[in-house]
Amino acid sequence: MTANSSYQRRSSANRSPVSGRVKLDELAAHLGLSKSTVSRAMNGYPDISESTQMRVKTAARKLGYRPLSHAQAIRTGQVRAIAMVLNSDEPDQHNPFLQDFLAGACEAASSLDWTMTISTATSDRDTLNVLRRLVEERKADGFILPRTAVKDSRVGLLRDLKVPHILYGRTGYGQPNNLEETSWFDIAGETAMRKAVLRLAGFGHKRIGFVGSDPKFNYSHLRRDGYLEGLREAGLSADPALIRDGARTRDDGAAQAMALMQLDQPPTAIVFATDLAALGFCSAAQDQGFEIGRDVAVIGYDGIPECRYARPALTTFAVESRTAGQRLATLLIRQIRGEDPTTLRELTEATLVEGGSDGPPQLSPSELSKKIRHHKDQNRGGNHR
Amino acid sequence: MTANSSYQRRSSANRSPVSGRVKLDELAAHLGLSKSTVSRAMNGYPDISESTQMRVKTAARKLGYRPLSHAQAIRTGQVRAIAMVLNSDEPDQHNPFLQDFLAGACEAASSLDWTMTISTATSDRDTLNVLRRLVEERKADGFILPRTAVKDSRVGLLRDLKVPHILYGRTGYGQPNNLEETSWFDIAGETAMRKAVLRLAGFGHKRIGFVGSDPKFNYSHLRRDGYLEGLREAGLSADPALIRDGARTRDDGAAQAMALMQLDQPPTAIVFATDLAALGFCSAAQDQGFEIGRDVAVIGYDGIPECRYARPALTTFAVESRTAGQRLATLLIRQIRGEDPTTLRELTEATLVEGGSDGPPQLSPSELSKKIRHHKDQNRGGNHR
DNA sequence: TTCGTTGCCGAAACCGGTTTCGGAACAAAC
DNA sequence: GTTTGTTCCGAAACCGGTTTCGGCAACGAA
Repeated sequence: MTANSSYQRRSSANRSPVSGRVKLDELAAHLGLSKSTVSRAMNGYPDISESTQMRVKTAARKLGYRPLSHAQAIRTGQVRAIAMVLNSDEPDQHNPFLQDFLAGACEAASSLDWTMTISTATSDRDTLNVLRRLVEERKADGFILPRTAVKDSRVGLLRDLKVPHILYGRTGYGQPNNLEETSWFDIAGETAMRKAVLRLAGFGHKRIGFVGSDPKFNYSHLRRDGYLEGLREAGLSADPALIRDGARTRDDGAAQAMALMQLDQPPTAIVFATDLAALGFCSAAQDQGFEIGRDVAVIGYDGIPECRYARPALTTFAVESRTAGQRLATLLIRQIRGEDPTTLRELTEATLVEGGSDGPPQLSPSELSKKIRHHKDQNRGGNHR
Repeated sequence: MTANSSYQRRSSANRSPVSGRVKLDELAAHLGLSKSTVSRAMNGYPDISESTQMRVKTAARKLGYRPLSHAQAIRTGQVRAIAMVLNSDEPDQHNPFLQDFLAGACEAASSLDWTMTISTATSDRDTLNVLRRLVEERKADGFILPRTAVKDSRVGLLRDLKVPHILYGRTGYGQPNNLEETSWFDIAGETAMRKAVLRLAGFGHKRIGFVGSDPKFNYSHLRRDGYLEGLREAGLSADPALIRDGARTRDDGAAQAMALMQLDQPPTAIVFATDLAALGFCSAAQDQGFEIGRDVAVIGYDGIPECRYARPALTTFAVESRTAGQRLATLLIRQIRGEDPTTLRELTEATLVEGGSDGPPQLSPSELSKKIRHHKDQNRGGNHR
């Protein structure tokens, strides 16, 4: 009464079985060869003569024969699909990238006749469950792991399950042995941060602040290191008071950077680990009467579309998400096909996009501090609450 | 020499075949039943006794048995997957929605044990090819078609192929017979536009402009109709000079709306079919010295995140993309399972999000026009070219 | 007692591919 | 003229499920 409901549904789903698809049988019959010979020819087995292989492949192309990947999968165990699990409870971080990223990944997958499947999870814990389920049900032969954490439990899980995977971003900051077996693709945020500092130092800035991102993510540490390295190369000393961390949203960015501006010796320039934080600061600072690019120089990182539409436009280092998706899918498929994971690593660089948010300092830190104090006295009547 | 490269690769891909997965055979052996009985019990066939069904299902749950969908697919022809083809050459339109939308769709699919696969195409024409290929290779049992056009060739293709599909948005504006057979989910943008006009009329606005979107898309016409209906209900006459079309980007929006502002009798409020166009206008207008919300009231549609961060925040009608994805996936799966497509239709509404971009008019159209002319004379020295 | 029914289940075919195994044909070596 | 070894292909098993078909028991009616 209740249990056979699925049967009832199924019975009514009678859809056209009259597909014009060419099957392996038919291709074989057309060629006067056996099914097995044609199959091995299509897959390039060396015990089929060169000439026969050619004949089969051209006939297949002409008749439009394409094997059903799920029919192959039942024997080979491979479904020719890669998957990615998105964490849907994240704040709007990699949001704008997603479309481009997927476009790149799909493009690469399709061109090799693979499929891209996606899933979502509601938490880090749930992500592991979803991954386990996808592996269990053989829904994918490998996984792209976005947004790598310093200590990333997804890596351990998939390593134990012996399932191919590739990281978008490095992991294991501090314990490099962790990274030994995995393959990854990343963009050298640390280099960008270094260049940002050198650019600002070149403008004449002496006190340059840094607002980092969530230390849970690996890139956060790398970008801070890049900032420090930039200071060193510029011959500037690193002042711990100028370094703030954990800005994962716009509001965080505004709060952290505004705190820097309250210092006795405020920075005349601030480098942000993410555009979102930088934009948050720009809005808040403008509300307080700061002129971005003159009173304080700002450089971001990511290259989200809003940078171009902010005023002044945000100087940032743009990441090519499409390329990232394309490379990650390509490397992952190569790994699934048997290449050594440790050789499948790539590091590229972000490209500077100049906006109006940075430039030479107009005021010294002391003058800036005085201006800030002046503003503060003016703006607050007596709203202490 | 060249042809057997794929074989070489394959030979090195020897991965763990020692999966702990429980197979149908094993479940049957464990129960002392035959493979076929267990299979039919799992699928709720009525020729298996109620008690046996229960016994099989609880044992399956306990042993963690889950059928391989691709093994089922080879016989049933259904892969338990739905797909969506994104057009990657679109401007940054539905960008911010994608993450939420996918989260909703994946959530619905996963909960029914289905998979969501995505592909991208580089043009409308390419989209058709990709769809054809996915159908041909049975990569999905049905499709979600986003961003419906007035005349949408995807619908015709899938109808002819007899492949289930559901539209995100209606289609066939003007020839309603087109819609007869398809199922869809949509958000009533026309209602939102109508409410926007009534809201502005309630503030006291008499001249309300409209900047529409690309007429290629169906929603564009519906939203314009909603605007007109709103005017009618408010007892205002529609002035064709106040209606502009085809704004698909920020810059378009700015250009179209600024053109309205140059009229002898400019509008004191403008309704935009998309947030992007509205935001473009806000920036441009502010550059020209307009005060958004006072000199001119602005209302958008979509509810993209940037609305909240613009200043003033944009009053807009927000679309719940997550729900949209969730409903679309659910309805599509129900259709694949045999329900009548024409009964699978849903229309929901966008919700008003109040910002500071609208309010009562401060100036009459004539006064506004004078102010504009004044600004123009001031700003332009003699840059005619 | 015999003859349909009916309820429930097992044997075997089947889906569309892949892979194993063995054998025919032919050339080279003895 | 055998023997040995290659080269190339076909027959059949196989992957993990689904579905068809028929058989056996139990039961009611003739």
